Amino acid sequence: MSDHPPFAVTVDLAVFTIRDGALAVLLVERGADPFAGSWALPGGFVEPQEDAENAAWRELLEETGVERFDGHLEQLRTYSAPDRDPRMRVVSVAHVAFAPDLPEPEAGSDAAGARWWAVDDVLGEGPDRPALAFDHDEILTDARERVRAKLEYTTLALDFVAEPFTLPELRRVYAAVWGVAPDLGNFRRKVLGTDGFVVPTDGQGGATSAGGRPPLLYRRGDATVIQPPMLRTAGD
Amino acid sequence: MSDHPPFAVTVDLAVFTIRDGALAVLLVERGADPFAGSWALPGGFVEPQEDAENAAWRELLEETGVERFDGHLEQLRTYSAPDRDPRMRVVSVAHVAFAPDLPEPEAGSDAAGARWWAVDDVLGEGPDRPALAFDHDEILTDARERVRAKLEYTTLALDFVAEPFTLPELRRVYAAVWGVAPDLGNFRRKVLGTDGFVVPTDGQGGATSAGGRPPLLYRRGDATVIQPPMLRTAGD
DNA sequence: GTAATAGTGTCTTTAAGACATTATGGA
DNA sequence: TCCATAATGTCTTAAAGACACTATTAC
Repeated sequence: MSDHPPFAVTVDLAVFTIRDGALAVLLVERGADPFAGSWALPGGFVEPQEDAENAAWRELLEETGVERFDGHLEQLRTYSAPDRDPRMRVVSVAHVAFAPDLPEPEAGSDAAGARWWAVDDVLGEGPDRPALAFDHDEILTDARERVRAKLEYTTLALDFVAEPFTLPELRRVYAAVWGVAPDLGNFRRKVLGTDGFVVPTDGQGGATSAGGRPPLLYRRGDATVIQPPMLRTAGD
Repeated sequence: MSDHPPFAVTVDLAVFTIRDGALAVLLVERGADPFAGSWALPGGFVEPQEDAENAAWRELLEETGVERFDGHLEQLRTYSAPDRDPRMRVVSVAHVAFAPDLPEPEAGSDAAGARWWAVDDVLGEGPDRPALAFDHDEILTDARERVRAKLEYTTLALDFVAEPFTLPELRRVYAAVWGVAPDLGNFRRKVLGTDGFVVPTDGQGGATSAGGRPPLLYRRGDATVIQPPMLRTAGD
């Protein structure tokens, strides 16, 4: 067996939620070089006795104060370009996480700041677009595509809403992630017709604050996949 | 920023092809400890100046004599359990590759042997089942699921056949990977009806060696995705 | 009442499932 | 001729697309 050059191994996280009707991602402002002052995905070095997923949960807490939450965290992919970190050879195992309405983050030890950004503002062409550190632009692009795709064939949208929730709320998750709302009637038919997607509760939803019929409340069902998938086509 | 404990980073490969009508994977027999004598996925350490994908291609050549081929290679996921290698802390970036009818492999420097195995014999419960080294059982299970899933919504099956090919050949790819052949008529309707999946050629196919109408020949089209997907349901 | 939002119903179109039937070769 | 395999056609059913319509609240 050949020799084995030493690497540093890190995790990076794209943590998503829905804020103001748009898909939002948690970014930290780097306090130290390289890329001091730039915004970056939260992350850090994997410790000797933990695997990548546990490192991701730990770094999320340390860097942003976000506790382990109800939502879902999964591995995205690993980024290993030799020059992706100017200091040394670093391989990063990127993760994605999804959660409803997390508390405002607080900057951790290594970060000058931490806050939610609308993903379209980060990846778009606007003047406020922050320059992301390292290859985090690529990671975030891949992460967004993962979320968009998984809404189609899994019940992942449930991880973006707090229980109990209404179907209009759930539909707004799809609208935010896909950029277009699925047709109202077809959406309801699909969600209610997919066994185990949602289960009805007795109560009626909170006032809509703008008039209109109050929506019914639901909780998540056991299903994790949607078969056949809900396709990303269009609506209103 | 905290300190950064040193890791070794490796790649492992699940290289698939179709042999004798079954999905087959390339394994090497380990010549050195740990797990000397066990079978394992080919792989090895990533070098300082290469990324994981290039390391995968290089290790494939070094360990099995398989040259860079026409097929497709992509990252699967990263395995990082702290105790997955008894020698030291090793993080492995696993990959999957697909190819038509590769030459018989030859053992490389670190391997006592290399050959194709039917995946069902490796992951099944038979008496000839080899004990795989490290966590390669888990990796191979994940890799097989990736292949099965990607046949549904991509034109990946094309990477398992050499051009020109016949539709019965292509159908046998699905049969081998899924364990059940899709219905003949419906399969043809789907393949020929999906724009850019295959393009007809003028010629007729090689003799089937058992009598019967000779099949027509096709080449791959430009399409990479199948929309809507071809579902894994059943046939004969 | 009107505006706003939630919920239901229905017609059309697409595409898959499940076959039956025809075509073309070899022994 | 018969057998084997390839290719095509047809009927039924599932499910999505595109709407129109009704229900319930605030004002």
